[in-house]
Amino acid sequence: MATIRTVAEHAGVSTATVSRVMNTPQQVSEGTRARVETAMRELNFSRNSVAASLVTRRSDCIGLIVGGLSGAFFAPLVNIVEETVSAAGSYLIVSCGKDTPGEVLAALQFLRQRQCDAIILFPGELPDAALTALLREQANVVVIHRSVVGFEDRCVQVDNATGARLAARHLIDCGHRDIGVISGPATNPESVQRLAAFADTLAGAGVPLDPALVFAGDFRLASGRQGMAKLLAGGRPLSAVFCLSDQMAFGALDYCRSVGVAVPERLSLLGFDDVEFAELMHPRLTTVRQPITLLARTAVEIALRLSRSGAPSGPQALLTPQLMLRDSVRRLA
Amino acid sequence: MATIRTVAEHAGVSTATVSRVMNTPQQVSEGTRARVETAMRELNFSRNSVAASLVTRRSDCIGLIVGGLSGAFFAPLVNIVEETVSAAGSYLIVSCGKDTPGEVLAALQFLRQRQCDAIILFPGELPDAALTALLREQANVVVIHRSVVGFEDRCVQVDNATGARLAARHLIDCGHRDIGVISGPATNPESVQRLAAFADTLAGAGVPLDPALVFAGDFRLASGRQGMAKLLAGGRPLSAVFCLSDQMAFGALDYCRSVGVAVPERLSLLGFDDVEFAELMHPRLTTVRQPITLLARTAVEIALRLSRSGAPSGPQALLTPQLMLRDSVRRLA
DNA sequence: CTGAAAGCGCTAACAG
DNA sequence: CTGTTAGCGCTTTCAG
Repeated sequence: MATIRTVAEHAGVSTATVSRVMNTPQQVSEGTRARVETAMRELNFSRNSVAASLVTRRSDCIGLIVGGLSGAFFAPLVNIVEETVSAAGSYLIVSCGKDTPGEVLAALQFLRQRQCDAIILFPGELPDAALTALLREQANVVVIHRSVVGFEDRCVQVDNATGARLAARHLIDCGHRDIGVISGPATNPESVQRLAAFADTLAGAGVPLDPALVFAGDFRLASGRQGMAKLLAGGRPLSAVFCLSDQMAFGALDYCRSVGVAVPERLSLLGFDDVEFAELMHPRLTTVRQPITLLARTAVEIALRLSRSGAPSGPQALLTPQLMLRDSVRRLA
Repeated sequence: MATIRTVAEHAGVSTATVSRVMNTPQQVSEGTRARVETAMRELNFSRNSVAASLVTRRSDCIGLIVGGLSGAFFAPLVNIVEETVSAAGSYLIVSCGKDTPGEVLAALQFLRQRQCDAIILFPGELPDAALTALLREQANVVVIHRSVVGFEDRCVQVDNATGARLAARHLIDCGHRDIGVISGPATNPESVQRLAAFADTLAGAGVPLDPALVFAGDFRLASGRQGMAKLLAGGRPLSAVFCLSDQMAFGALDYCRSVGVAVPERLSLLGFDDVEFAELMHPRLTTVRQPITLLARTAVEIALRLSRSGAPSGPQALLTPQLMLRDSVRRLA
């Protein structure tokens, strides 16, 4: 394998010059540069970025840690992050499938050890306390989809409470009174926020949420099926179900279909996320849209800024969700 | 930032010993090891893997290059690859969104420069010639979803021809004669293989494929919509359409719904991939299943073997697809 | 079992 | 514009 030394000898220059040709070509005379470039080509030289990183302490890499990619939510997120990062001339290293706190921490360490310039973290179930500690000791981490007190300038989040309120109000407005929820895990702050705001709004409208009609899922498809089965089996009156992720709404819908419960005629369904497939379902899923693109872009911008100047400096990012009215919620007579 | 030198001084040992504690703890006496570990903890030491990679020329990283993650096909692939890699104690670096040959090549270079132990490549539109050259000069690359002559031991592929034949035969068996296709790009070898085998089988059954009923999409949702619009607008009799990806089938289905063409009553639809959502659609999509899990696992195994011993040595992997009979194809009277 | 010493391939002052 | 010279932080013989 050719190194810059071989190239330097071949071109009759010093290694410093070869390095300059790669990093600051303006500082090298045209003739020398040409000679060096020829030598590189002839020797089939490929720079060793690892060695470069060792001295510069930069890697031009942004790390991204996310949970299971299986759902329809993460894939576009990763995609947009990648696009944004590479438009800025950096590269993205993604660690996916990191769901448990242990895995997240391990991934974090891995990326740090690899000298990632900044890390974007989707914290999953990682408790707020751990997150706070982390943000305090590592300046180049930005958190996506959660807000940590005291570190708001390094967090990008969708306003979960507003989203949930939108959902609650819509169901109320449509005349629903017997309302169930398929939530996320009780340990998940997103889920907790949404559920609280949803219950609040309902209570405010004089329709307190029956705890027996709340099923804790895990945001994934299968738990939507389970949740719906449970709610339906409960025997209580039920005219609408709010699912805290589209993925679970799909599962719920599928279960309804399998047991012959017509949506929205007999049961209304409301999702959260607005993933691509929401619009392709039949009926098209009414859902609370998270601005995923904006979320991803903002996170990358903060990360990039962090990696360059060390300061986040962005405006505090609390993005506003939006209710997408489609066909899965029925207005009661 | 603490380095092994700081740790060594703190623990009163040499740097070599600190290194041994991390890499070959059996070679260090228990007492020394304990002292070193304490020092590490006290100094909040975090090893610099970049420096280690520089000397070992290994990184414990497997690279993965895939195209747009937007579809439902790549996400699970990436997920399974990640699981398999991390079960083997290595890490995964994914470069996604690499669609054009230029991007793929750049990603390849990036990963190589970062000393990835092996690279799994989804070649997308990269022509066979470029791929052959690549495999020849880089011993640690494995190709997923394509077979390159002379390098079969480093390729994992689904048998496209068999899959397409299954599809063709099923449509014929169901009495279809007016058959259209929404294919991938003409430059995409997967697409070409499937299309050829499909047309062959049809011709063999006395139902030659009308070239006017073939629309070249790009495997993505939107092109499925476009393709269906085009085919329907053509005015020729049409009772079934074979889509070379589920994603395009979803687009086609959505278009049909938007213009009131009932599937499968008036038009049958057949997909390729069997992504998770195929079963959630209404009607549930009949499709040719690619064994994605097996595909991913096999690729990782070869990659791992390559990175350890340098030899692929696996059996040649040509995986068999399977027809999933569901509700989107109708048997004609 | 432990230490000394020689790099891995590259960059970054500092001179010239 | 170009070369010299120190390392970056870690691993790895080779002795002891």
